[in-house]
Amino acid sequence: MIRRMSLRYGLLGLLAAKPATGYDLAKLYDESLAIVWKAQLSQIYPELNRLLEGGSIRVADTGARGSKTYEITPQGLDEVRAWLRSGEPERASRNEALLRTVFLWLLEPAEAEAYLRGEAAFHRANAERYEVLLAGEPITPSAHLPLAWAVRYSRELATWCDWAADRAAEELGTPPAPR
Amino acid sequence: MIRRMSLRYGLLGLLAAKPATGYDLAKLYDESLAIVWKAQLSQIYPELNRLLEGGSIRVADTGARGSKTYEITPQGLDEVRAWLRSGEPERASRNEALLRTVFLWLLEPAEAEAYLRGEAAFHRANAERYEVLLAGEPITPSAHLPLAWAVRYSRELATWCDWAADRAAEELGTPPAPR
DNA sequence: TGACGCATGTAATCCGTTACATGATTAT
DNA sequence: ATAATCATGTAACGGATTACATGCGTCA
Repeated sequence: MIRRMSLRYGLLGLLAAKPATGYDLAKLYDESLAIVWKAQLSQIYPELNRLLEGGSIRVADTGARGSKTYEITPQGLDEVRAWLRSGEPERASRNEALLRTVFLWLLEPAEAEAYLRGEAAFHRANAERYEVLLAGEPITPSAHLPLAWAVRYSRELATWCDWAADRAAEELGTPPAPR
Repeated sequence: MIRRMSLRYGLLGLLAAKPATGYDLAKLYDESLAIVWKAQLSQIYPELNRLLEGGSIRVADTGARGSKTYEITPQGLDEVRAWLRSGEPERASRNEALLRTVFLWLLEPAEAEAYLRGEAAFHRANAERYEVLLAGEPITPSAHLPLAWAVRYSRELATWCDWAADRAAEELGTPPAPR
């Protein structure tokens, strides 16, 4: 029964493309997968051990500094595929930065505007980062798809932030103090 | 010290605009806030009780069926503002549906395409839903900002899904079976 | 009178984050 | 030498989901 466990299937999916160590996987998550999912090393290691115990992955090689290179097993591959085919995915994206914008009317207009300009700058920088990744080697044969989205998303979001910043400066009055 | 607790501040922020019951707040989350954050009733009720004990909100009114209408206190208002001003927000958005696209090469091209067409349809329907909300009463004076984003985001995402579906049908070959 | 929507909660579990803890190898 | 990077983990906690549990009010 597939619950959620996107980390589990993400790791398995990455290993389906190429054997890697836990540390490698963490870098992949941090660099290329951050737009869609993020993961800490401290979450990755225990999960890899669980996958190992369950027979979804195996140790392909051991190297310096006690490193272990994992590879996916046929069973593990079946599991990722089952996950990919398992009905409706969760589409909801939690985003604290955007949640804050719902309540920006509680700040001074200048503050609200500054917040949104900051967000615009962040996403513009992000767009460039993703463009570089898109130009490089994809981490899986289909990884360019979400990366293309990431570029588009970041650019659009930056544009929207600037638009919202303009609105914030104009529309939002000084917040009323209830009571 | 503000940790994360976006639910807490989200509830507080909503109450800053208008008194509401837990049930009302859940509906607001479900209808208008779902793009940026989602919350279950079972999470909302305990949180409201914690806010009440801490003096961030108070019971303004009690009604039929044991309903309690909460309103924000001056202290609670200070707390939302402090949250809004508290440094860098978390921008990472976890999205299982997009995560899956990284691994779509593991499916048959036709399956991958079908998945992406389904996502396109979902987001197109969502865009329309958000347009309706945008045309109606905003739940806070700045709630139209993220709603405008939601419309834009959903449309863009739907377009990207169709683009990706075209690519999936063309580019992705039959997946190799490792081992 | 029965279905639906309003209304509130608890318990168990799962998933993810933060802090802690350790040590080897490589580049400067 | 020493800093950065590679490399692996554990423990405690916090936040979110799912399942469970209950009951009133209103409308057809």
